[in-house]
Amino acid sequence: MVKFTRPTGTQDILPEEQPYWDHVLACVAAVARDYGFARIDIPIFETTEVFARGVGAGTDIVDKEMYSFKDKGGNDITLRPEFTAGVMRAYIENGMHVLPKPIKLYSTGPVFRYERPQAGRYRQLYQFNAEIIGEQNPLADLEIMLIAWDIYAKLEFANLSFQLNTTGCPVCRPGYIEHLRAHYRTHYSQICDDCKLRLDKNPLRVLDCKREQCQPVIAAAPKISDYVCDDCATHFADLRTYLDDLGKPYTINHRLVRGLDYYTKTVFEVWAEGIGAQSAVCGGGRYDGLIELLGGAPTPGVGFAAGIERAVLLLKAQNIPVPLPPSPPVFIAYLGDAARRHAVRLLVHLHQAGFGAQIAMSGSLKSQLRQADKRGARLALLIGEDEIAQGGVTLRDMASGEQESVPLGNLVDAIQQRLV
RNA sequence: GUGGCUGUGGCCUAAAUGGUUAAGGCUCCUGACUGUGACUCAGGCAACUGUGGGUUCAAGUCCCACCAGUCACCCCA
Repeated sequence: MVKFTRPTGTQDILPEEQPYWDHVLACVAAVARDYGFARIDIPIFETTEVFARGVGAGTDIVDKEMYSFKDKGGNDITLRPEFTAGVMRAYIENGMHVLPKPIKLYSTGPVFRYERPQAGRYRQLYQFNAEIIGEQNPLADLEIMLIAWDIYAKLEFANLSFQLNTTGCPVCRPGYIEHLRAHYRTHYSQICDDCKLRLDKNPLRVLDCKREQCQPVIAAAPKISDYVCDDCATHFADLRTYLDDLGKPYTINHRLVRGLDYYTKTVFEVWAEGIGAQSAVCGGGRYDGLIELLGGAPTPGVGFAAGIERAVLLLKAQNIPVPLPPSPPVFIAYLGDAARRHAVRLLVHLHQAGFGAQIAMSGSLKSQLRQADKRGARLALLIGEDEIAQGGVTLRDMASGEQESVPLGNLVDAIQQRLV
């Protein structure tokens, strides 16, 4: 027999892991609700072109990390590598521009990227994502940053910090890139081979090269914030003023750039300690050109995405307790075939009365009670010949071991009392 | 895609310089005078030692390849 294994970079989220996931998703939903974000769910796959145009040809995600294929109808399909492009497609397609602006949306679910897996990084990964569409005021940037922050605060993460930068816009970015290239050309012999390629393909990325030899060149490189146009500079200044007013700590990181083409003006990350090489737990920014690029009316937008695996990893690393789901409090055990039939009727009866209840499937009374214990039942109901003859059940308190006979008519009340 | 490290039952771990039927713990199941859990005790299920080659009289132990995991790079959440 062949042994089947999960594909590389995927994971089974086992029952014992679920409380962590539930906790993260519950916090996301709660904070999103408090900020007035409505949930939107979009397909897990889209026409490839949505991502090719939206995320941008030339980005690593599009060029080498997408799960793309032709379906049986010959359509070019891609498993979503991120949320934003698909959400904007949905915004346009469903005429959501008629909704009162700004439009605030959030999503959670799996996305897919063909990468080499490592800690907190998978090929099928889960993200939560929030977007504000139709507002160019930096207040929208602020609110996106705040909702991201508050989710992690609600999760009780320690050592959080904002990293902030501006990447300019189509008006001013090309000019900056020329200055950057000019700087690098004068130091061409000092930089690594990767950066030589990046300079050509995705020049902003040279700024976050981690190689030792490139650090002096990066340190001396022109800063984009010195080259942005008045519009971008004002936007950036206003955002910083908001953050200052709130006393929110942030670090201007001139080397912070994003790997996706659609970002304009604001880019930010939330950092946290404790998950190895990936210090960023969340990243996002403004994408004022994206909706137009995808065929909609020119509309500004700003958003962020965060990996749930990393959040779960951090919950564990910081030993943060998560709520455990309660197990059904009642367990029904029985002795003999006749009693089994009574037990089944009782099970249905208790479910209808709104109690969580489980029934033994087989085994001696001894092993049935063992099951009750293992499953965390607080009360066991015992049914045998004696109970049938008396028209009742024996109710056993698992913690104290006390037992009493209860007539069927009083059972619901008796259970109710015991569970208070 | 690149490099380092690792790979023994579901989980954790043991098998001296290569040498008899791969050992123990946890979990799970069963039982301890037969209608009763948790503790204890006894027993049981379960591994062709990641896969495939090679060296050797003999390999879980050595060599090679592949696969997987992990750490870092790349990239990103």
